[in-house]
Amino acid sequence: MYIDTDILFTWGAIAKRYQKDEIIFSENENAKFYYQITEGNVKMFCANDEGREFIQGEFCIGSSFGDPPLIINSQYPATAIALNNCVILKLSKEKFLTILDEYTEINNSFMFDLALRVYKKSITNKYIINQKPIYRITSFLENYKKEQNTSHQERLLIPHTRQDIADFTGLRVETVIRTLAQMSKDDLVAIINHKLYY
Amino acid sequence: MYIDTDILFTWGAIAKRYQKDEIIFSENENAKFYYQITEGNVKMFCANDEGREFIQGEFCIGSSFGDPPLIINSQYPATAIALNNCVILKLSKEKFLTILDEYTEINNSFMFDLALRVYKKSITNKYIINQKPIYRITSFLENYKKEQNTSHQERLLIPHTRQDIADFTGLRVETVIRTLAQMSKDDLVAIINHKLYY
DNA sequence: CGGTTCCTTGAGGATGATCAACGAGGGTGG
DNA sequence: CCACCCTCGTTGATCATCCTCAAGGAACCG
Repeated sequence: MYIDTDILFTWGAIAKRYQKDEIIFSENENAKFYYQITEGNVKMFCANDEGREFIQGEFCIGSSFGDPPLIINSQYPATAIALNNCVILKLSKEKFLTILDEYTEINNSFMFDLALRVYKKSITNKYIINQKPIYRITSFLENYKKEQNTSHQERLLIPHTRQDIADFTGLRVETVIRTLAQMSKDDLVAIINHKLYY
Repeated sequence: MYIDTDILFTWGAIAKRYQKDEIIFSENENAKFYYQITEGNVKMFCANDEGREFIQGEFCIGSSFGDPPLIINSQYPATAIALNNCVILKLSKEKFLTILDEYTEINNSFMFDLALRVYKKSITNKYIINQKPIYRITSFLENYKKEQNTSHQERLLIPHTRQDIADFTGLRVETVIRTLAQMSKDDLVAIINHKLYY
């Protein structure tokens, strides 16, 4: 989701800097602000009982995050931290809801965005829920590729560590490595100099 | 999601009967109608490569289903079939989108509904991704319980077969049975006469 | 260089899936 | 009312595979 920054500022948004690794909001905290990235990258994740991390999503410049709880007036289902030095626009929940009321365009594109997310999660679930590691990883890669609107001519560099992929898919690092090695043999991915291409 | 039936009829909705096991729409089909249940139950599921079934959701009287693809103008991610004899209101996509434009109230509640679904899937994912069957099953039970707004005084009968639970959680029937047996010992669920309570 | 962080490999163990039977309950028709 | 069938639940044995633990190597950066 993206809202024109002029509009955000008009309604009183503030740009705030976050250091690398700084927490933007925490799991179970009440949702009070609309956040939109001007600079940097943000990761949303939850830690489970065994201290293991599950990545809900990563967001980059121009994209908002943590909006659903604003709409349903609830807590954040995950923690958001800055992956590097970030500049993030913050707007109060009330103002954000007002914007949705005032601008039909924004309301529509927000609706579109939410519907898309439900849709994508349905697709992802299908592969993630059951299935062998290769399906989970492929689903992750496919999803990443779709988000970058590249020409599908060439293979795309995946800028994620093996650990990241493990945390996205709920697998262990070693399993990811071994599965990727096999996929490389089968020419489903390419691994050049330890870098992963899909 | 629920839209007042008077409004639906005013805009040209048609009530249609479906026999038990009849397919309402299929995976990968273009979304063309808004569907709202007047009578009966509907299951949405996808079949994976090995012919195994994964249940995306079950819906009952008063609830709509398959709406996100309408908004984003795409295909259905799953197949919908009637679990019993159903009466379902059908409204064309165009009319449905017009209703969203015309009625602010409905637009807002639809937005709420979508946000809630994203939120719930985030929560569910956190548990589902976790390997252990007990977490997956607990997540399913918790979710079911939340959907019924019962007083949390007593244990709730879960009207699903073991196979259903397996298809919801991506586990195998035998695993579900064994895990439930253990949970029963630990008093996390009750099993009386083969019936499951949570 | 020296320290991090990330990647890789191997061996062993835990656990969910698979396969094969059988049991239990509910409904139907004779 | 009983016999039958069909679906659902249950159990045990075996297998496959992912996780765990441990160790070491490669790349990157100050």
